[in-house]
Amino acid sequence: MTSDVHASHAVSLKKNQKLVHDVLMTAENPLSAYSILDLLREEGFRAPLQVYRALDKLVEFGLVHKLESLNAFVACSHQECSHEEPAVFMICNQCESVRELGDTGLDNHLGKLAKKQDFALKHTTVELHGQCSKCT
Amino acid sequence: MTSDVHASHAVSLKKNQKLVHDVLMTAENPLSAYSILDLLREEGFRAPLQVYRALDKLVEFGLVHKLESLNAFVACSHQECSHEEPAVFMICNQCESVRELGDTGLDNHLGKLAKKQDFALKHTTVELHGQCSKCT
DNA sequence: AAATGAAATGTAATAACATAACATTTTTCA
DNA sequence: TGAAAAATGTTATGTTATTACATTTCATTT
Repeated sequence: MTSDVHASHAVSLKKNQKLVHDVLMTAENPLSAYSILDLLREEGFRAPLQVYRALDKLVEFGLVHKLESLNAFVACSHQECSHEEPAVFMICNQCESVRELGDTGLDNHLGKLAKKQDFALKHTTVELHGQCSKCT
Repeated sequence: MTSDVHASHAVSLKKNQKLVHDVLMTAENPLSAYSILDLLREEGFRAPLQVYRALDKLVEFGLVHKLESLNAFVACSHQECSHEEPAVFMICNQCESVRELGDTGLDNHLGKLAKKQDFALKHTTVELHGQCSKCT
């Protein structure tokens, strides 16, 4: 069993990772770790660590993103890609829906900004809060 | 006593707000609410709410920012300005130092992106993690 | 100055988010 | 097949944040 992380098709998930990923893929909105735990009690989950460990791996694989401003998690919406690109999240304060967008222009901009400051950029968190089109 | 919020010079802080703000102004790095609590026990602080309530106000005034990816707080580094502009935070994973930068180009970019998606943008969280110049 | 209402504060309890530590099982691969 | 690495199970604990309720401070109006 290979685990070609970041190669889209080739990540083979363990049991708990699969369960957590499935829950997030199915969910309409971001879920907290404890919500996931509750949703998976029927599947035998008993403790937060089972969720957090799976989430750690899924985030590492790029299959799940953590929304820092919500302490919640979403499945990556780029189904058939490498899950490598930084992203922007638009989070509706009203309906809690999240839209994930890639934006190479933004990535370039942030890259330049970091370079200008001699900052070795490793990870970007870009989360926009407001009201989505449906809610206005 | 006036409270011209967002008018740089004219915010007059209450006792607890002043204490919390002073601690953050003095600190080299971001502080968690509970670190602030510990630093203010000598001043009579006994409970987290005393810190969180002060922080809420200070954030509202634009004098303090919350770093969502750290669950920690920093004083706004724009001493003599309106504290209104969105900002980028560069956070060193090694020394935990934070540099706050204004970037109107970025703000424009994010504004356009939101507009394109019919998203009524209220607040932006942009936090860059990596290694600062001193640590490389 | 007394009355009023809004904002700020004090305190205890609890909720929500996350990790440490240790034992065991499963998977990988030489 | 046997050793090492990864994943899992479980308990306890650590960390971050809020609810609920009582009291005090402070600006304003009369």
